[in-house]
Amino acid sequence: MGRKKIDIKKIQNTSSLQVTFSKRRTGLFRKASQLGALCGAEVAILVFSPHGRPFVFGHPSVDSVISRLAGTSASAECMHASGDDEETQSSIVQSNPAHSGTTYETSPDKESLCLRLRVGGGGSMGLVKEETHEVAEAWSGGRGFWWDQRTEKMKLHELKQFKTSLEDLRAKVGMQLDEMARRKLAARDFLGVYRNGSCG
Amino acid sequence: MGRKKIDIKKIQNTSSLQVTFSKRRTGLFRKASQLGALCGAEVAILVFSPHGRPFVFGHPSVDSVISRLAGTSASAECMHASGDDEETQSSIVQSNPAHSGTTYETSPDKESLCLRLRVGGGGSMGLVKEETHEVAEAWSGGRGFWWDQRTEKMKLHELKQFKTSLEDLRAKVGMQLDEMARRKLAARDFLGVYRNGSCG
DNA sequence: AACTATTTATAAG
DNA sequence: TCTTATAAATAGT
Repeated sequence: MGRKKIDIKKIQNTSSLQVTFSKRRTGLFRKASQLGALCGAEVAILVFSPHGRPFVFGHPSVDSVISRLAGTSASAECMHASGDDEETQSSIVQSNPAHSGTTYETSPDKESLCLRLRVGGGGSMGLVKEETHEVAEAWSGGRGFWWDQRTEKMKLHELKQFKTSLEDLRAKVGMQLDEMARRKLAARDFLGVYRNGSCG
Repeated sequence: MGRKKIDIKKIQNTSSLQVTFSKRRTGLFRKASQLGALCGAEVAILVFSPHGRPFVFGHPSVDSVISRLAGTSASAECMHASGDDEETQSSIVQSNPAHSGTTYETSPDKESLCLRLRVGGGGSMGLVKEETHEVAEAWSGGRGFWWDQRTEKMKLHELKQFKTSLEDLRAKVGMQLDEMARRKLAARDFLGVYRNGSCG
């Protein structure tokens, strides 16, 4: 989008790379902000500049979004970046759509789940309106599992098979749980980030 | 950017909200991908749709970026989203980029720092060339239930949640089965096959 | 899911 | 940084 079309490959010229990074990072954050405002979505973006300098964006906050994701055992629809973009080597992995955690609006261990960002500067600078996400509970509202819809359509024998699988699985999970408890692997969970939180 | 200018506030119309979310999320990911390719930056994006469905983007991967950020003692330049964007209430917190080293050094538990996304990849779909997402091959192209293989790697709280979920689901399936059995019996089971709707 | 009229983003300067 | 010509994104259809 400029005087000339460019192809999406690593910019060699150092100074223009810096300029481009800066502009595009800004643009990215702006887009994210709009997505949040327009759709009530929650968004977190983490970026490392080519020089390794970290930038983050969060709506309503990076912590909250990460925590929320952490509390989600569901798979996310995931897009892995490949080398370039334009030609879209990028893969879009459609995963098993979220099984809505019946709960976990608030993570079980909010403290420890928080990604501890040192957002240096005194808190004063930012307005950080920290809007309450009205959006948030739609999800916990319990639409249930992604497969809920599917079970309705299952034939009897499919259902039975499914049920058997569930029971087996549950048993397996139960045993694993026991095992873990026994070995005290309990220590960290999912996101397992920094031990003491006080994020915020 | 369209037929009309819109102001950046929550879209009310449900269907257009969905469409917009979808388009803009795609756009956002595309931008992120370009930023990565163009500048060699590392980027991770986490999004929750208004409905609470998680989407993630990572270059080279969500895990790696989060881990890196976690290991960074440096403050990130942080942007918290405010309500809207356009008028930019958005605050940009310039933090002290200074000391980039010691504090959060290497995480206490590097393993657990990783956000373990269960990216049940559709296997074939993605090229995912940057890194091997160990997780990705779950859900094996469709046959067999995606979750069968995955539980070994789950963390404790995840497992617990999963177990709960399974129990809920099983209950539901059980009820469905009952219901079906009842109907079948009543209808004299025109396929005559499945007899035992024992849903205990 | 396609199509455009417009608005935005941004590559060069 | 600021400006501007142009490429991209996208709102409404």
